[in-house]
Amino acid sequence: MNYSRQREVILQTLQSNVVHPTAEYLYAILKEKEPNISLATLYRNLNQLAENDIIKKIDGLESSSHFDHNTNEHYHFICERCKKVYDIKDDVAPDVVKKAEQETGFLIKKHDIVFSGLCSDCLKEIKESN
Amino acid sequence: MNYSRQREVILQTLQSNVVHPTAEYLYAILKEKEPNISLATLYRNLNQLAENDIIKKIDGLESSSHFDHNTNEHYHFICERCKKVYDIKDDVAPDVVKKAEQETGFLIKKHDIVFSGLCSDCLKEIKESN
DNA sequence: ATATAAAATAAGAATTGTTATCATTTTTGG
DNA sequence: CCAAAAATGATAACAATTCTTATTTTATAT
Repeated sequence: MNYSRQREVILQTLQSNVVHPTAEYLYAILKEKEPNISLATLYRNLNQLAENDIIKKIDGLESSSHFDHNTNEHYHFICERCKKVYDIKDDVAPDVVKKAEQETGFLIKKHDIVFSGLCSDCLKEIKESN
Repeated sequence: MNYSRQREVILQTLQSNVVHPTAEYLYAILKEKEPNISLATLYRNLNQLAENDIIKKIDGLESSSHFDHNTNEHYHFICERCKKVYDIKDDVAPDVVKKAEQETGFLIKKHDIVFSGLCSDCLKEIKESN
């Protein structure tokens, strides 16, 4: 990753400013310091910074929604290699809603935990190919 | 919600078939049973079914990504009324990764919990306006 | 310093996933 | 069986993001 003034400005804006902005919101602020900056540059850099763990991208970890006929409480794992979605039992995070409500005073109506990484099938295949 | 053959087929396909499909994937399968079905009908019904808690929609709970300079472990809450994003401390789900890895045998590299509902400010405003 | 290869840029076109519009058809309750 | 409400298919519109391309900037090795 080479240096660029634009990336510097993006990072500074993100670090010094509002928390959790969307790209659109950031773009509006950035325009003041860097009037010629392109939206593509912003997206390119945000993704790059996130890949290098300098910032964090908050999303569902995937572009399109998935639909699930199992309405019982459970969570999800998306394999970064085969893209399959697996169910994760909800006992991995007991009382998570109650705890979050107590800490914040918010009313929580929904929540989901999305894990990602490598599923056992892919782990196996990777091991075998080495 | 009135009956419709198309909705019936959508629900059956979702319930009998693959878990966690995307709309795109579902559409391809549906075309066989219901060749004239429209993509709009599919989306309309998926959202309707999800609203009535007959199926579940798995996504980041929001359309656009947010970016965060705080790379420490923490979770997020999105207020459905004011759309603000708040941090939630990670102690609401202790050892969640370790537990999920033990249950599944997967390698988990990332995870996030996204809560949604009403933040304290909005709860207050709602109460005051009544 | 200078040439050069690699990386980054701006601008806008293109793509993707999803929702809105609207004229037509289907469902339902009296 | 009829009117009102709901649902449909086709397609336009939309929002968020990524791709393309020609140009500029940065790092590197002389």
